[in-house]
Parts: sequence; C-alpha cells; structure tokens
Amino acid sequence: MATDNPTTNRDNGSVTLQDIAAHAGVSRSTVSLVLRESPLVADATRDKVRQAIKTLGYVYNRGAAALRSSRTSTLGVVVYDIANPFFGAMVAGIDAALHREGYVSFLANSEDSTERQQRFLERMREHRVDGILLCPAEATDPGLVDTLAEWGMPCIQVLRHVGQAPFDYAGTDFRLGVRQAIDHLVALGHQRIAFLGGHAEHSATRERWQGYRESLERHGLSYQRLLRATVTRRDGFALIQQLMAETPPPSAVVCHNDLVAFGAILGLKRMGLEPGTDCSVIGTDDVEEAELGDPALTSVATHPYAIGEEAARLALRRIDDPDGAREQVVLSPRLQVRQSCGTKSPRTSRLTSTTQGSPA
Amino acid sequence: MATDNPTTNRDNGSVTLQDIAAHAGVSRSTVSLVLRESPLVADATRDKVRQAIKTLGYVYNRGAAALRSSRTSTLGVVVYDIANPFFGAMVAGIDAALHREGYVSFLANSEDSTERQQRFLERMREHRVDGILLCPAEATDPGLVDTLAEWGMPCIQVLRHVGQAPFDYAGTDFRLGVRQAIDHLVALGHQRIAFLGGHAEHSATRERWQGYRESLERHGLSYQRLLRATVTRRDGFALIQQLMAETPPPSAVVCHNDLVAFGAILGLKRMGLEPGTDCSVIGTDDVEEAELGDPALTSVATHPYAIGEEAARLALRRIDDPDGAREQVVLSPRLQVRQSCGTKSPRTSRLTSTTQGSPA
DNA sequence: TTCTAGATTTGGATCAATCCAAAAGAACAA
DNA sequence: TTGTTCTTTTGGATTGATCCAAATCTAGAA
Repeated sequence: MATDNPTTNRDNGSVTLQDIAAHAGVSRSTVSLVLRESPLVADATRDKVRQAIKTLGYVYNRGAAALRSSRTSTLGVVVYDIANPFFGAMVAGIDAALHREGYVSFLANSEDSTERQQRFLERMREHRVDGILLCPAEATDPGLVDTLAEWGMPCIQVLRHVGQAPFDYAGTDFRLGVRQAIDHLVALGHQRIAFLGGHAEHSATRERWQGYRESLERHGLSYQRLLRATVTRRDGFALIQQLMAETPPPSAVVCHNDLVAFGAILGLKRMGLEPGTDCSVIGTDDVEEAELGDPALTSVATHPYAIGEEAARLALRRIDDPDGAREQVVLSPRLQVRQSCGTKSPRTSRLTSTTQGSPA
Repeated sequence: MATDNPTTNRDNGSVTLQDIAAHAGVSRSTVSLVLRESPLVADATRDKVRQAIKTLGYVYNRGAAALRSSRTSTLGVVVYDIANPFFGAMVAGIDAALHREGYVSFLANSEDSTERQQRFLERMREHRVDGILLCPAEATDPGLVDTLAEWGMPCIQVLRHVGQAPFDYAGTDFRLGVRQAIDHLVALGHQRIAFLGGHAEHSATRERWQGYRESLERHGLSYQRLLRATVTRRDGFALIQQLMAETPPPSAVVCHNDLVAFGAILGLKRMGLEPGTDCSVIGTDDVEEAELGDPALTSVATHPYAIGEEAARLALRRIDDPDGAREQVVLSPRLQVRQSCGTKSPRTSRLTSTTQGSPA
C-alpha cells in the first residue's frame, strides 16, 4: 500500500526529533523520552507526541541514538559454513530469539578461514555491535577470546569453543551423543564399532572422540578404530570402503556428522554390502534428510534451532550484565532411531511434520 | 594473540579522531581524510597519521561516520526460510560478494510471514541500511516495492518478485528449467508427464507452471496434470501416491523443488514401485543431497550461490547509482542428469567435490 | 622578490539522537 | 501565602565522525 507521505519531509529527506518536538509543542528531550517509553512523561504529553510522530512519518534513527547511548541493538553472528543446513537451522533459532527483543544481527560466513573471521570481527567492532555469537573457525587462536574481552566485546561461543575455561558457550553434549549411539549399538549386540570422522583439533571433535573411547572402555570392548580427517560425504564414501576391507571389519560405525554417514552408506552399497545388515551406520546432527535415505539414517539429534535460541539468550543476558558469571549451556542430544542399524521398524519411514518450506 | 593495549584509552574507553590528530600533530579533518584514503593528503602526513592510529589502537566508528555521511556500508537481507539449504548457499554467495566491498549484512528470516517481514524492513530502515535484498514472503502486497521506493530504499528482489515491471531482480529462469526437464523426458520417450507442486501465487511458481504448459504444447502432448499446493517432502510423498492411483498414471513427474521430489521417490517406494522405472522423477534446485538418494535425483540446478552473488552485485550498483535503469538478472538453470529418470548411467554416483563442511 | 596556481591542511558547523542537572509545575500542609 | 515534595519538562553539552569553504603552504614564473 503506498503511504502518501503527509509532510513530504523538508528538502533533505528526514524528519528529526526536533521536527516532532516543534509539531507537538514540547522539547526534543521529551520526545526522546516518549520514544524510549520512559514512565516519566505524562500520559497526555505522550499521546500528543505519538500523534505528531505518526503525522510527520518520523523514522527513528538508531545510528544517531547509538552514537550517544553506545547501544546499537545489533549483534554479530559468525559461522563457518552457512550453506550447511545445520547452521541454517541454528541461524533461524538465533533470529527468532533476537527478533523478540528488537535486535537484528549481522551474519558473516568465515568459510573456516581465520583471516576472514578476523576481518569480520574487526568490521563488527567498527559497527559497534553489542555482542558477538561466534562459531570459531578451525585453526582459531585460543587467544582470540581474550582479545575480544580486551575489546570489551561480549562474545558467546557456539558449538565449538577455544580458550580458557570461564567463557560463555552454547552447544550440545557431543560426548553424550556418541555414548548414546554406542549404547544403542551394544544393546543390539555389536562388538566392533568404529568411529568415522573429526576434522582437526577443536573442542567439538575432541568431545566426540572422548565419548567414543570412554564408551568402548565402559562396555569393555577391545576393538577400537578411529579414522580422523573425515568430515564430508566424499570422505565417508572412501573411508568406509577402506575400513570394510580390513580384517576384521567393524560391524558398525558411528559418524562425525550426517554427511559422513550418508557417504558411508553410499560406500557400503558400492561394495555390494547392505547398510544396516552388513554394517550399521549412525550419524550425528539428524538433519532433515536423515529420514530420507535408504535405509533411513539413525542419528544423534543435536537440535540446532534450540542451540541458536539458547546462544542468543545468553548473548542478551551478557550484554545486560557484562561482568556476570560466564555461562555454559550444553543441551542434551537425543538418539533418533531409524533403519540404518538393522532394526527394521514396522513403519517404512514416518515423515515428520516440518516447517521446512521450499525455495521460491 | 593478546594485543597489549598501548595507551589504555582514557577513562571512557575509546580513542577518537581527535586523539590521533593530537598525537600526529595534525587536524581532525586530515585524519579523516587519511581514513578515507583520500589522495589529497601528502604521503609524509599519511604515514605519520597511520603510525598514530596504530600506536593508539584506534577503532573506526562507522556509526558516527554514517550519521554525517548517510552511508552505513550495511545491507539488509530478508529471506523466508534460512533453514532451507538453498538459502544457505544463496546467503553464502551474498556474503562473499559483499565481503569484497567491505559491506556487512543484516540477515532476517521472515518465515514467510508478511508481518515479520514488515517489522524487519522497518527495523532495517531505522538502522539506515544502504539497501535491501528481499525474497518476498508469500502473500506480500505488490505495493511493498513502491513503499520501499518511497522510503528511498534501494531494493533488489531475489528469486521471487512482486509489483510492477521496472524493478531490480536476480533469479533463475524457472520456465526454462521446467522446459529442460520436459525436453529431457520427452527425448526418453515419455508421453504422460505430470507436474508436482507450487505453493501459492507468486512469480516463481507461476513461471514454472507456464514452462510446464508451454512445453507440453510444444511437444504436442495431450496428457496434462498439475497438482498444486505441494512444496514439502510430505506433500510429495502423499500426492505421488494419489497420482499413481489414477488411470492412466503419469510415466514421469517434474517437481517444484527437490524436497517434493524426495518425497515422491519415497512415495513410489512405499507403493512398491521403482522410481526411474515405474515413474521417472525430476526435481528442481539440485541441492547437495540430490546425488545421495537412491536413485540419485535428476534435478534442474538453479545455482543459489551465483544468484546470491549476482543479487549483491546488483544492490551495490543500485546504491552507487540510485536512479539508474533497473536491472533484472536471470540466470539459466542447467539440467543435472542422474538416475531417477531410468537412464542407468554406468557409474553409480559420482560424488562431486564440494565446499560443504560439517557442523562442528 | 613578488605573484600565482596548485597542493595540502584546517576549523567550525553539522548529522540526530541521548544525558543530565536544573527548572518549572502541581499538589498539599503549615 | 509560603514552603516542601513530587512529578514533568527542558536546554545545553555531548557523542565521533564528515562536509566545505577558507586558510596555509609549497613551487615555479615573472
């Protein structure tokens, strides 16, 4: 609907506080108080000012406000691979939580490059964001957290964390996730369980490996096989074949993420083996596509949307209270059992209801 | 690396132009010129100033600069479903293109709600973004484009478009995509080709339907079956079964997007039919997962990353020249042939190299 | 040496808000 | 009427940069 501009703002284009003040017969300061919903102003005055704001088609200038108040209502979000559906869901969660509080967020995609990440962080600092949600790129210097602290920039780490202990963090309990997967496999009678994946040295990978090793130990299993440096479908495809050629081969593999698991399933098929029968496969993340495969993939659900919401909440809390105690929110994953572990469930595949729409 | 703060900025916390000016023995104005890389300053002066900036650990305040210059180096990006991998890739493209120009972008997820979309647009206006990339939510009022124009806000529509003709737009040629799919099917001997999908009345759906109808006509095919309101996997799953129960059933279906196609494949299997033999399936988008399925999905590749880059480029151009002629960039899709149309290719599935990493 | 054109540099006004201490107004008691 | 307290309102300073017209500083020419 074309709003016909009432007072086609003077020559330059924008109506300011001054203009509404004049129109409402009050001072700039009073208008400012109204805008910030101060309880100080009298009701009658407030109404008068609101009316003027409407009549003149005033648009609040957050930039100018930020200059004086040093609060921008702005957050920086840095992820390393926005094309990954996992991050898409996470960003959706962040967006929803921030939206409620009137915040908006800059999104940056580091592509797992520390240089890009650094540039983004500096740029966000120049834009005076109130805080940063950071999924640190792979080889991130642990000192980065201290640098941000020196900048006086609240920072919530998400999913991965670097640096020394008291920091804000939101993520999932990867260790528990792997434990759940292995418990499930052991209950099904598996004895030789391998772990596929983990790219490099960061917390999220270390936690998974820890979970793997301690679970084997707890169950008293002697077979242990951990293949690193696999993180893509392609890796899963190649490495499962290498693994199955060994003697003895594993009877089950737990994968670093669902992509690796998809690759592994494809690899098994390529060898003429049947996933779920000749070798069980469990993924991590439970992405939307997990239930699509043939067989549908059993996966450790890590709830990216919830993590995003949680991270945003933490950030807002930290901004309100910069010196409060650091918090770490670690959500519990849940094993989503499907068909890739041989337990042929009665239903073929229950399509779950999702909010996932389609492009265009 | 912890930078040890040289001149632990006076009491309040920030070093300003004034401070560097004093330290370098020049005026504020000169420092400002140096920061903006003006060719006016003498080399010696420039060096002196640069040195001072480093020494004092100065951080440029873009908010303050924007207040005077009314350029924020900031862009708003509004999509309707960031959890969809298609948009993830698109946002990655946008991000890459903007990064090169020193721009950062606000990302907002409308969830296909016009109210949310409206609030976001207003908020971005308050933040004085230089322009907006908009994938309009479903029932968007065509007048929205005019409203934005009245705001003096450059707006590039992406993927979908609303409103009257001269507008900026970046998208893909959906009509051509469907045509390619149908030409392929006809060449394989198909006569009864159905179309699955399209959610509501927006340009991207209309274009596909147009492509469907005109292709049938061009090939002189009389069978025509277009099932609307399908956009999710669940829809595809249900509707293919309805469709295959008809007499005669189609011998092939072209789907609105890959999600619908995945659902359709699952639906065929559920009926005991073999996708690619009993009924061929073609998707749209060519998401990463298309090659994973069994059978691997033939799909019309729509290149989201490239669309994102193109859209960002358009936006920057429009910001530089607000009154220039509107541009519409329509990329050509390309049919990615795999196994879901019965042509069993010799290789099982070639995993293409991708930049897609893994979460955490 | 003086003049002039060109290259640099500068100070004051400005952008649009918030902050804050002080002023004004209202309400009530002495 | 005056004083006191509480509620509202206000103007001037401030935030940190850019804009712009004017001032200053070169060189080279006259």
